[in-house]
Amino acid sequence: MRRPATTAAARGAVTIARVAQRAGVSIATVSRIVNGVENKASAATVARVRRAVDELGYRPISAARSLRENRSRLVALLAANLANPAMAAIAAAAETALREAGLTMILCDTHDRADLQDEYLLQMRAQMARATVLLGAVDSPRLQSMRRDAEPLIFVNRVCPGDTAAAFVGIDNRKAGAEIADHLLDTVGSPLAVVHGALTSSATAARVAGFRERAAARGVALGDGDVVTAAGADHLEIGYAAAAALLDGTAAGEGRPRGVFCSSDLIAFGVHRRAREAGIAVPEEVALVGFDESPLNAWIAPWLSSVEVPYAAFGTAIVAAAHDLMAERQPAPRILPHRLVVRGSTPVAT
Amino acid sequence: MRRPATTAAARGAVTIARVAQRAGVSIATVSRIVNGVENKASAATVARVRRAVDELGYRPISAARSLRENRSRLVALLAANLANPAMAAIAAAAETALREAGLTMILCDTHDRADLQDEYLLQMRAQMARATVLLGAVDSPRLQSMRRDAEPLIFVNRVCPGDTAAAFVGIDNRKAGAEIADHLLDTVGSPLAVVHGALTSSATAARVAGFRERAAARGVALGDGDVVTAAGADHLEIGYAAAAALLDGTAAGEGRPRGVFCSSDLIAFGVHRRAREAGIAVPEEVALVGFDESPLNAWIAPWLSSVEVPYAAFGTAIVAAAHDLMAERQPAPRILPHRLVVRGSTPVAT
DNA sequence: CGCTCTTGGGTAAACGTTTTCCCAGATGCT
DNA sequence: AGCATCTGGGAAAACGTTTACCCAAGAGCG
Repeated sequence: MRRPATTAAARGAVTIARVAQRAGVSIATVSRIVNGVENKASAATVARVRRAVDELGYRPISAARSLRENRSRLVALLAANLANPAMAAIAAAAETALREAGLTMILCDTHDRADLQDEYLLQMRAQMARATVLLGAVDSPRLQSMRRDAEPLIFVNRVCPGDTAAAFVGIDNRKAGAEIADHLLDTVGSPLAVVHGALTSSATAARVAGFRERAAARGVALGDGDVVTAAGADHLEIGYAAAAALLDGTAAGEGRPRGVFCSSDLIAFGVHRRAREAGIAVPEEVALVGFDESPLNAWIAPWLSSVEVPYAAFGTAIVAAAHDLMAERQPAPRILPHRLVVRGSTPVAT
Repeated sequence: MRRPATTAAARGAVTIARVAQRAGVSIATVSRIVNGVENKASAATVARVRRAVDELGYRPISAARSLRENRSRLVALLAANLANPAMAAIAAAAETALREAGLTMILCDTHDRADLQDEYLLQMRAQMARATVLLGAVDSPRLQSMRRDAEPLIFVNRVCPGDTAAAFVGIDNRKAGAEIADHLLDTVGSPLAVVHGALTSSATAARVAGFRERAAARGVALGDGDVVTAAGADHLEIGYAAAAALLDGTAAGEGRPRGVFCSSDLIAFGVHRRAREAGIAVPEEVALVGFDESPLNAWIAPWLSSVEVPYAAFGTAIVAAAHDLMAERQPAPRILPHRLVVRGSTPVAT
């Protein structure tokens, strides 16, 4: 074959050759000007070429560019679960920041599955992605092999399994957990309990660990029966199911927790429903603290305290990490500030 | 220059040439086998090549492929507002369905701005995207020009401004509005009111129109004071602000609506907060109906009825529409079924 | 005036595919 | 046996860029 069924020029697409012809220069000159190479063209030529570019509406075909440069301007975002509003918020922030940096985002949902994550990682290599952002990474064979090959990977929220030197963007989850323990002990006292999601997430594990450590340090040790979870991927369901062990058939004063730390707002919503159905008043009888500070909380969950994570700032942090990686710099971990938002608190119980 | 600073082969990337060499055939044969061309290779050759592909972990570089074929396997999703959970849900569903069809999704947030949408449309042409999905399109110059050029565009939720022949995926919003009117009239009676978002969204406009038409047909005409909105992009704020005109300083029986249709769940959340602050019981004194049936409703908004939209089904519908377009078939509008989810309803007021 | 630098810009190779020809050998038919 | 047809597979062009070279003309300098 000499040419594809329908060539770009035939389809009306503008190529660099057309621009060069119209401006009366070679394609090399057009390319240099479009890419901002200095000192290779007179002011007059630059003006002429720019005019031709504008008139024709020329944009370099990215496939050709990628092929030549051996890397694309694509950045992949592999999210563990897009149904989670917090992840969606990070994805949105990342998209905006990447766009401003001249990069384009590919979005994938790994559903927290190792096989899907590997499939995506493979595909991103074929896309010659500049960097791959793992928003909630799960351990997988290819992940490890890509780390060994020093491929540009950025870990968000969860650290890289078994490799703390990898680029990371997130918050200090352990510290946040400790602060929640302090808050609950200062306001409602003990006993305390925890409802959490899968501990394969390093973020969740660190939150829970920080909480337990601080509580223990203040004399409130949490037994295994006080730290509960449930199977499943849906945090709402997990909260609802796991809360049964904590709330059902208990009465105030005899074992029922005064404060419950939920490792996400969605889990807190599930716990809340269980409490409502059991006739337990929130926050009067049981105080709840969530995580992520969903924008909805102020509107429909005035009983829920939560840790605000600066998701909007994740976008720029991710881009900064990507730049580190692209410049072969050792990327510093980027720990962003969080803040406990207290809502519907009741007087201190002494 | 003879070659880029770092070539793919040098970087360890596997090219078709390496596979061909290992299998002892030409690159043409490898290409044909990888692409499933029949009757051009003996069974033995096919097996040998497949083995080489597996051993080397070969994946065709998509940039090279796109360049040659003059179109990429990328599909762009231009969402009006990713902060909206409903849009995020559609994006997630689209990603899954596209992936299964061998396509990769680029996600962009237009923030409902015409200039950003145009910028993205331009960029997608440079990406040689197979199709561009507009999830909440806004009118813009380039959108019109691309429609004229018969570029593959798919409109989701909102129809194409000024062009009903364009490919569409969504629900029958007018009918849904009518059904909501029926439901409210059947359960709580009149007076009724509406709180809605920007009417530039054809979906919102159709919902409101359907509601008013049906209400009027049943003898309950809504005046302009009964159909309110507020400025801003955040539906929560809109609901809260607009509800003031409806609820503040009114008493039951004298003008205060018995039922309010909110054009989205988020708006309903805002209205609910206003009602709570005004000491009005929901749903006892005022019944609320939202739209989108957020998964959270069952958990934290047991007072809210809502229209369930089959977002998960949007993914496959979008892919089907894309196939129509790619085959140059006239795409049929794909109207998906919706369902009113009734929650916390009170006895009929006669 | 002869020499070296700079400035401005053109030529052409290479990136990794896909696919059109082209061709050698085997097979089928008269 | 002679011819046409089929089968399996290779050579090479083309997709649209970027950029290493090359080169001509002027500038600066002794």
